Amino acid sequence: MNTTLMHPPINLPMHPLTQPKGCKQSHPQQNLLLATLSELDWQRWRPHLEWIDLPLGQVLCESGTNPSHVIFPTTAIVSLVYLTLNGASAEVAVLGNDGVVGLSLLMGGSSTPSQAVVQSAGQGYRLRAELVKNEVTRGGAVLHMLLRYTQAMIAHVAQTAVCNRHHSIDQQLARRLLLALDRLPTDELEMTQELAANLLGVRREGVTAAAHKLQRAGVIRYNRGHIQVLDRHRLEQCTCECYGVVKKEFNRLLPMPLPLPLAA
Amino acid sequence: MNTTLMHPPINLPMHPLTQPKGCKQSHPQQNLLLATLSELDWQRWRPHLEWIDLPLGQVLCESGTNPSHVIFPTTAIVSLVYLTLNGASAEVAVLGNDGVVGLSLLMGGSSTPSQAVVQSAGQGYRLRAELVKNEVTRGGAVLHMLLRYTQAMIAHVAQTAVCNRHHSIDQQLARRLLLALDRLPTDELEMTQELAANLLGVRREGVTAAAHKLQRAGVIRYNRGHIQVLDRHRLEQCTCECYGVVKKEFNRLLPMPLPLPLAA
DNA sequence: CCTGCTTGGTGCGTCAGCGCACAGACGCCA
DNA sequence: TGGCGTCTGTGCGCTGACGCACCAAGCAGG
Repeated sequence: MNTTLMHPPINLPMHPLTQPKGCKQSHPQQNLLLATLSELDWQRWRPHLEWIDLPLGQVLCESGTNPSHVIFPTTAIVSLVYLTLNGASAEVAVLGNDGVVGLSLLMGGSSTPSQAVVQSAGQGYRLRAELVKNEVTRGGAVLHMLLRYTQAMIAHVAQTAVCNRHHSIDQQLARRLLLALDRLPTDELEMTQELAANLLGVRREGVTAAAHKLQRAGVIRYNRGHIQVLDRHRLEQCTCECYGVVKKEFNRLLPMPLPLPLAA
Repeated sequence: MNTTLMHPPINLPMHPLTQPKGCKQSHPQQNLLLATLSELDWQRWRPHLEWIDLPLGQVLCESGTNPSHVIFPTTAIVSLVYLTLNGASAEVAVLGNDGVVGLSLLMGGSSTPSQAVVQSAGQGYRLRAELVKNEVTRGGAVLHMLLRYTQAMIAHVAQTAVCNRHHSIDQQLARRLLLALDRLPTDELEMTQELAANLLGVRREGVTAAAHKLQRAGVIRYNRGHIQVLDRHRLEQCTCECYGVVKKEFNRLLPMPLPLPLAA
């Protein structure tokens, strides 16, 4: 069980910090939280942000250990996963360029019982733990932004709990696809049915059946780990309200900063 | 469905503020969060804390509305509940004298999609919203305490999500009983099977069956909404790891303040 | 005492999801 | 071009939970 959840468990690599073009003088709209920083805060943070690669399967934060950095993904997608004693797993939240990995640092509790795993390769910025902690004691706009994000996160996790209780695999798969889609620039994503099953905490065959329905309905097309969403609108009709509730909550708490260059 | 979840939906009553004995000059050990306050912080808060009754079924915080206060329960138990479109419900967290209702105020997001309902009548302190918000900008020890609590809360909600996915009604009922028990001074609690079913988000008959097993095993005795736990140790063996994981996380993040007068 | 409400017990049939086993299908690489 | 590993399809039987219907036991109030 749960064999494909974490691919090669590489540890945090000290990548050469390739500065992305946008990082030199402008706001990194690539991450929506960073994009909400005021010019002042941004200037303060900029020298400390490291641009890193987030390869598929990398474990950013092992359950029970102290992460040394927080990470603001830009193009990567990260899952927060809980493992059970008998080897089963369940994803409790998904985040991408609208979030940050390592909230526990902000909270002061260091470790968490969850595991953060990269589910879609990409890049992001990282920031040393101490700097984030300082930000908390400053008590300024950055703290408030992070707190609002935290609240959105709580809503996300709570809605996942409800969804796990009440909704069908079909609905949950649709929801999970949308969550990924919202954090990617394209309408295509890489995810085997087995991986989806581990994230949803259900059988692979269950996902096969659900995916088959979506494909026959012309909503998606998939092929050996590659999924293309053909009709996003209908995909939204296939899912439960959980998707919309969480999305609305994120928009409410973290309104988009002005015109945003990335497709939303 | 879900008819017994909220009893008479009374709105926040302006109770005469009966000061409890302990509130005059000593720390209110009745709420563990308040008990962690330094003497200085406590003196600052004391004049603003109102002692209120929390009757069974009271809705402290309606989904989507702005609560005017945060509430630190002492003897009451409060559920955070999500409702679904088709009328089903699911409890995502339980809190009592180890917690606070209205974290969303702290977070700055005002409303939340959840509903806070009193599940076991009792008392608590309440504090006006503005005062809590000020506390955030102060950035002191109080903020740090509330943040650590927030992290524990996230772990609790996340574990509920996992539990909803993977564990049986039997295990979940046992877990729910323990969560209540930990927040009560006695080994008895008032909860009909129908209410338990609504909280767990399952059928009443399912709870009947699970409760029956526990009773036959001599772990509990119940009678028309009254449950007595006879063998707490065995009850813990009947539940899943979720109970222990969350409890450990709470203890880690919010260590007990010195010798505590209430039985833990 | 009788009535009526709440709470809990039980017995169906149904169904979603599980566990297992195995077969086809695609793609990569030698 | 053939082979092998990964990914997907499918067919069982099984079980936990659901939905419904109805009954029985306790308790409250007139």
